[in-house]
Amino acid sequence: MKVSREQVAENRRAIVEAAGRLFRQRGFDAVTVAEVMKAAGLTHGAFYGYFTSKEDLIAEALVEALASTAAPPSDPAAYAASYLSSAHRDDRASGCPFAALAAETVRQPAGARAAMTAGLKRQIERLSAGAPGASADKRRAAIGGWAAMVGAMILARVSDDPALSDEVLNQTRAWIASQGDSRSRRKP
Amino acid sequence: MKVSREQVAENRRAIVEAAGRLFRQRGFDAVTVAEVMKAAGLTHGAFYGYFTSKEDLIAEALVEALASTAAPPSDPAAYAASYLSSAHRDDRASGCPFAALAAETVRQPAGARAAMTAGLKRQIERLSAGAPGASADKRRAAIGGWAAMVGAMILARVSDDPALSDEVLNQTRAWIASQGDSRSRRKP
DNA sequence: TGTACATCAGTGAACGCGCGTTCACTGATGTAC
DNA sequence: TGTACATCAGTGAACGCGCGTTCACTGATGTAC
Repeated sequence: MKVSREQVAENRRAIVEAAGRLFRQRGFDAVTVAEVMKAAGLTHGAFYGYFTSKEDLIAEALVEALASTAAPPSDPAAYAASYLSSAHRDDRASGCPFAALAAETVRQPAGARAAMTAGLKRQIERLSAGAPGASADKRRAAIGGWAAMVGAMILARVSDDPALSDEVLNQTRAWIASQGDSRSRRKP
Repeated sequence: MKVSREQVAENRRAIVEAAGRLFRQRGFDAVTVAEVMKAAGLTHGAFYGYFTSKEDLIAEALVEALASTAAPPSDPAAYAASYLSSAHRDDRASGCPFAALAAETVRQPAGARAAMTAGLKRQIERLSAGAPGASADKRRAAIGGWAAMVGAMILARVSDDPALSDEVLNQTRAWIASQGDSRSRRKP
């Protein structure tokens, strides 16, 4: 049954969005094409009218997920606090694509890695803009702070001990904040 | 063909070791039982004489990989420098199990997550022992620094831009070192 | 120490299942007049 | 504006493949005497 042009556009959007959520939740391999299509309200046969392969969908879903992830606000401390929250830890599906998928994307084809790399550059630039200090200090704080946030989220999620998981988030938040202190204290 | 008891022990060791390397290199899903057995010098049929399932092997390989990973030396700066090296980035197979596998282990059965959690606790305690400052400062520096190292390694590996990849490692190393500075400078 | 045989680790063919992908068919869309 | 028909998005059965797992068989080990 043919479908209107607007419906086609909406279906494509729904497929990419469902894929982005499912991949973040369960990883690229564990999510099937049929599952993604079902979540988008279609059957699996229609998939190849939209994408040439699952690999193609992975790359596109990553681009979309990275683009729609909330941009860091101008206040770095507030960003770290919301990033390193238990709510974010417990919501992989709509959370940070780096924490959920960067480690698996290493072994994905070029398109997916390129999307991650572009997203990483953009994130570092955004964080640099909000960081205190001289230009070189800004970039170092952006990269170091971002690495700590992504690493802490991954470690907090893998821990099956809730107290340790919370501690990883809280201590990393405090550590990043104290780093900000040392930077501003260095200048006067 | 039956085999001597020493050979059985050696075979088991070889299977677990090969699994640890292959899983770190390519992830749990992409490595097949037959591949692991071949790397250990056996055929796939013998596998179920040693383990009850692939899931069982995953848990055991993680325990072994985490135990045999080099303990952090007493000098935290030297440890960060060797951890955040391009040699480590380019050698996933014998590198840090957290950077290679923590993100996927979230979705593995209880045994694998328990192994990761125990390894994480041990690593934090080791790093705390070498960190400067008062007791609470030590633990914060251990957790924050470790999160930054693991996150930086994952981000450096996913980047397909070599310059960005190097920069992530180098800037994170500098950032962790400057954190150490601020701690010791706070005391006098 | 030497021999006979029960044990059991290893082999490789086979099974069952689930996945990515293909395809013949259906019927709503949207264009030509 | 209304009608006829070509287009093409969606359906669901089917295919091929690779994986985890099982199993009947083999032959070296190691124990009992």
